[in-house]
Amino acid sequence: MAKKVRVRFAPSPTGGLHLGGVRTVLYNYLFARQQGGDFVLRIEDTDQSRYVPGAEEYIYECLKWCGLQPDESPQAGGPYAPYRQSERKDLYRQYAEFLVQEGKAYYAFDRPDELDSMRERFKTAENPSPQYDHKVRMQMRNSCSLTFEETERLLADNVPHVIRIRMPENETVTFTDMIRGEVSFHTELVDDKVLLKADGMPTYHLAVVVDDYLMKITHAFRGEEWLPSSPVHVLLWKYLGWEKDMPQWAHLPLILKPDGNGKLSKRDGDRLGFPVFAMNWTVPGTNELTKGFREIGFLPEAFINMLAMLGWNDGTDQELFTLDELVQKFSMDRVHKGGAKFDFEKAKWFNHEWIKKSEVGRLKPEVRKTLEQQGISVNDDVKLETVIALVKERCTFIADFVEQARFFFQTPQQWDLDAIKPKWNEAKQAFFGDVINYLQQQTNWVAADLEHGFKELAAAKQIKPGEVLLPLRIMLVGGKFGPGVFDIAGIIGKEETVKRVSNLLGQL
RNA sequence: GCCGCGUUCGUCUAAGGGCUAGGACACCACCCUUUCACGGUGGUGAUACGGGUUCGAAUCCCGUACGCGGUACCA
Repeated sequence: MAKKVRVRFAPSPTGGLHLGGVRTVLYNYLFARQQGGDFVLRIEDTDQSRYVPGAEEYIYECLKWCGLQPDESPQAGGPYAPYRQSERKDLYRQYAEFLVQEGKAYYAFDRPDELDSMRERFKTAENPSPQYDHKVRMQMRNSCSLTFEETERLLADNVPHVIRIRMPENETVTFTDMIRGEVSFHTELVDDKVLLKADGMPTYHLAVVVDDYLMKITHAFRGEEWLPSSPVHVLLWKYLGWEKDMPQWAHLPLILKPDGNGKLSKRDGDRLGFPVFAMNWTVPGTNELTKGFREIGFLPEAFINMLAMLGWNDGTDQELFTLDELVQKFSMDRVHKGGAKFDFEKAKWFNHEWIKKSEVGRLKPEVRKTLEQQGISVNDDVKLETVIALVKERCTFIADFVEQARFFFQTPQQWDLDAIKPKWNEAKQAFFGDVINYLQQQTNWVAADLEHGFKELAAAKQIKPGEVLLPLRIMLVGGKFGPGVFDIAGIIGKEETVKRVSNLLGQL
């Protein structure tokens, strides 16, 4: 029987959740759901100096908003708890010690300043960043260069030390990446990575292997930036004796900045005027706020859809997918190898499409909330629904409903008079006087009838409808936008329509 | 520097030996609309370069260039 699929998203809680992070979550989630597997959230907080309060809660909130909730997590618990690496601290040391006994790792007592001076000493034009590897190993203070007795004494004296992997000098590590196929590395070019830090915490390298093993992870997806350290991980799986349980790796392509090249960063978003984080993120302490997709009015459906298409497609021309469709159709072998530049214009298009295709009921709570935040009170539920249905196709963001729907609920306070004043005359003034009379006589307030009557009246006065339609719009709406004027009149009602017309007529 | 990974319209991408290299975003034009959108039609626009293999190459192989990633007691 095949092993049950288990995947994990393993962020370190140091700040806002980046687009690329959400995409990694998404691919994990899609794969797990499709395979009937489990999706685990594991918090990789092994660097205590980078602890940021609130960052972990923020991640849960993001996943919740996106609808990508984990089956197991620090919050939800699960059979492999705890899911926070800081709470698993005591677990890791034994594995590192085991590797030392096996001769696959060693103690290193070098102080930070000694490491610096080593790097300084070996630095040349051809080798600008010397590594701690087999070439310098014997010149450093570690259990390879020191005698057994010396090492024992240092350990007994509690001299701060780390445990480093001892990279072999002449091997080739090869594995099959689900996206890239076979990749290989020469071990003599990889450094002796620290496995266990002086504070007793594991580094990512040790923790990811131990926890993936203990948590029975079958497929490990992560960003491409991890590819260069993958030989360390593969070797660790082997040295720990777990080779047959090693997950299948998939290194996802990066999301790049729209201009120039390089990984998309928060800075690029600030610079170019779009969000990079899923939700608003406030840096504790400085209170510096970074805008999120949620807050600028993205629908999670659109956000997810857009992210899914950044590096994957189903081979057809289809671009709009629901989460369920993605679960069905997603496949790792259709994931791109190359990085994708993020295009905010295209992201906006996805959101616009989703607003258009969403049911009124889906939009209603969010639209109501946004309108009310702007001081527009919405008491008539049916009217709100009618309005949403009428204007949603002209909204790219939820916030656009403010402009597009405001005049249905509030009398305009400002009018684009420049649009009508230059061509205004006595005849039009008189005509609108007649319009008011006409409107007041109506007992059956229906848009189509109003339009018909209005045009007949204009014809009777020898006025072309085009001459007076725009003025009417300005009177009702305030500006040159919105749905058909008579639809608007139909919705706001007789009293309000008459009021708006006569109100502005007095100002012309 | 070294190692690894990449490279099709400006952007996201399709086409995994046979095509006038397809779609979408953006842009432009026209139509619809006597507003703004939506919608419709059309247009500009790409296989990084050089060698092979082949009857035939965007597709396979080898170089070159360029880009990115990594080279931390960060993840």
